[in-house]
Amino acid sequence: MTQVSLLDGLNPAQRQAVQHFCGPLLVVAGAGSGKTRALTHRIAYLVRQYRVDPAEILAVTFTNKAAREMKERIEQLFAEQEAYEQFGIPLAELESAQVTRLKSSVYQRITRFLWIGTFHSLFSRILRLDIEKYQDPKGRKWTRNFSIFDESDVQSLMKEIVTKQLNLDERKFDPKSIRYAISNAKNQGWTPVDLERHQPNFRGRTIAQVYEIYQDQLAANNALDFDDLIWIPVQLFRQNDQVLAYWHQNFRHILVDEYQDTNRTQYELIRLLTTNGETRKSQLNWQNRSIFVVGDADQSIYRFRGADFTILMEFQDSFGDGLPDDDTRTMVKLEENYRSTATIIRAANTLIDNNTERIEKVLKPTRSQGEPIFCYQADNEMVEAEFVVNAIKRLKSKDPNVSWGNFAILYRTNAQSRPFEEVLMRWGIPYTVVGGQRFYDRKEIKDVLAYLRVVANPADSLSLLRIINVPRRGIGKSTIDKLTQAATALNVPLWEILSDETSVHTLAGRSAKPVLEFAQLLQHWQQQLSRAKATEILEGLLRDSGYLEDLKAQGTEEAEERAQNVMELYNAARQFEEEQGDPSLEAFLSNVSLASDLDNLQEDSEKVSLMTLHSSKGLEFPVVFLVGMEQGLFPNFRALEDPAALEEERRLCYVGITRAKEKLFISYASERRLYGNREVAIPSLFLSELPKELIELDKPGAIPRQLSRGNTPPISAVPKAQRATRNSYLQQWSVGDRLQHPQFGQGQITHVFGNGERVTIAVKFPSIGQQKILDPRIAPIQKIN
DNA sequence: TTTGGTAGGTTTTTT
DNA sequence: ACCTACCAAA
Repeated sequence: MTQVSLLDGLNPAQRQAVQHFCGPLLVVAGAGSGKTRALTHRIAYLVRQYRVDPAEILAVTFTNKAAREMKERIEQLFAEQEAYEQFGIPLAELESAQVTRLKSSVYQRITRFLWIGTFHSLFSRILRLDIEKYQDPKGRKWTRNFSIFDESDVQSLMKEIVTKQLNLDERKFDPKSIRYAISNAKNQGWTPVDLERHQPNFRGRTIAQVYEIYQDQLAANNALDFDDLIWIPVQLFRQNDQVLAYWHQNFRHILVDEYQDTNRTQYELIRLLTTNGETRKSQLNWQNRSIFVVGDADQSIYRFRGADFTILMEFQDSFGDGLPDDDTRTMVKLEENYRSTATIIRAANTLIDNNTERIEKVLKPTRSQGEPIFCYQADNEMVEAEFVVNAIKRLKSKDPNVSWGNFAILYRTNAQSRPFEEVLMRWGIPYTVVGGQRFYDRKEIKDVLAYLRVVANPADSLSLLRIINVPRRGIGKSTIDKLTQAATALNVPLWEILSDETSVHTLAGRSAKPVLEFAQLLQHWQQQLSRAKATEILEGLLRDSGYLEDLKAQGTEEAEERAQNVMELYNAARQFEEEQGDPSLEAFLSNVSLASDLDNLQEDSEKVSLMTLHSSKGLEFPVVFLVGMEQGLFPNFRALEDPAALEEERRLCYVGITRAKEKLFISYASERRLYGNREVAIPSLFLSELPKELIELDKPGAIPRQLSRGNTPPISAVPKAQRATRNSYLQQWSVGDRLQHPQFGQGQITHVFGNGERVTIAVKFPSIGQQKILDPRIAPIQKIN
């Protein structure tokens, strides 16, 4: 009987990637070029052909959803192979009971052991095993039942530190921007000391100080933030050779998807694991070991959270042979696109060609021409929404095979979803909005999770304070204050005070009774922790705390909805228990903290999908509507005078276009509501960068040749003759020059990129404590002598 | 303690 | 236009 090969149906480049065994390999994979196929087939190939132990494979994906899909596809591949081996027929011809049995056997023997997940989920798993071996430079320690603080937890902690503890001026030291600076530091791999060194001024010192106190608070709560899940493993690996050596030995084959969106800290983590900390390239031993990364610099869209696609461009230097493209054996390019029509690919290629910082790569269409791209100019955002929904209805009624799930509406900002939702709702069309307010951000869900977190991690005082009087049990502010003050004075977690009967009696007086009852409730379930399943604990807490009862007693429609959400959380816990082997509360809590809205999206569902361009990465839809294509909205106004940011917006547009398989619609409004006022909108620069002959306009002249004046047009839209008169364009700029900017104040040039016409400069502005990349041709800057 | 009102911020994107 | 957080009044 013939055997299907894991290489069947792959093109030569894909085969090269799949057959790669040891050593480094960079796979430059354009949109829709079958990179997920390359990844999954390679993992299967490693196990089947090269006899690699599945437990020695670490594969990092960008979302939990991608991880889940990858696991499913690998399971499918193994099942297909084994169907031939065992029964001599294709998997599809087996009875469904046999298929189920085969797949579960594959799971038990193979896929169960693969380490596949996001950076955050994989390394939180590793921290649950090893964090007690870690101590930070200031002697802070955590235990394995640590909490993971979400963005709002962190935000309130930050505000507390800035306003209450340090008494800083909130206007000068906005907690949000400080939070951002600290997150950025962790993404760069900076300790507070490093941060101060990079920003040696008052602001830098202050932020470093907040950073230290913030870490104190996290440690006091036995909690970590998102960034710590990556940053702490790096520090642990650096300080403890044995721990590093253990994991280095364990993970002999490392694969990273979406490598263009890794940040410095993530890179360092991968580097440490791959090399065991060896920095001399000549000393690296690649025997039975590989690093395999897949990415596309043109789809790098997460710069704002520290992603740095130069890491991908430097892969050849970091791990590879560094030879030119034609000679290199450590790089392979997947350039054939199997997803979209030739028209869509040509549009995407033309657009992205306007970027300067790229790896040379052209998407080659394999499909036929297809239909032209349709561009619609609407009077305002409501008309735009009506156009989109009409088009969806028309296409659906024309072809009975088309389902609602074939359509996606993609926009730049979450706030843009509303008009589309209104119109879809009016017509009774089923839809899902991805992102926006997360399920787990709802108040009632956070309350219930706080109960669970305190049970798992009594030191989590933030969660404890959240629920101490929810539902109302007569523990007032003054009582809480007294208890907290005692805890602070003794430098112990609030729980230590609460769980000590004598202390409570002394401090709380008349309120002692409800406090003690509350403490007993938690204590009871803490004792069950190791024995009981997450669902049992959840059920018990909901009952004993009276939370659900209280909600139901309110009798309002809103409370009813909240109660339903709580039940939905319970269902999520049950589902988790069934799907994962681990029914423990800690496992469920980790999963919840790292879950995202996207993870629940069903691509084959009968619903129109609405989401941001960022969320759409990695997905594909037969019909895509790219809406709100207006200057200032997309590209976003914050990117208009920063060339590097503008290029990122263009990559985002490229991502959007390449989501479409069959048909692409683009639309914009000539007037749009913004913060409640009507504003006149100008068509996006990106519209003028698309090839005219591929676009069908709903009315002539819908795309103006030149953007109107008033708004600073990006440089490529400015006719050459005009450019010289604009600004200090002819001026020479060099490192060290000082300059003045109306918004950012005085600054000093730290880098000059490019030469001739295409020069950009990096300027450090001490007064805002940030570095900006500017285009001297358009930025309103003045040289200071 | 709870309610209600209003001022102020918000819209870039997210694991 | 909408939401949140904070403050004043009961």
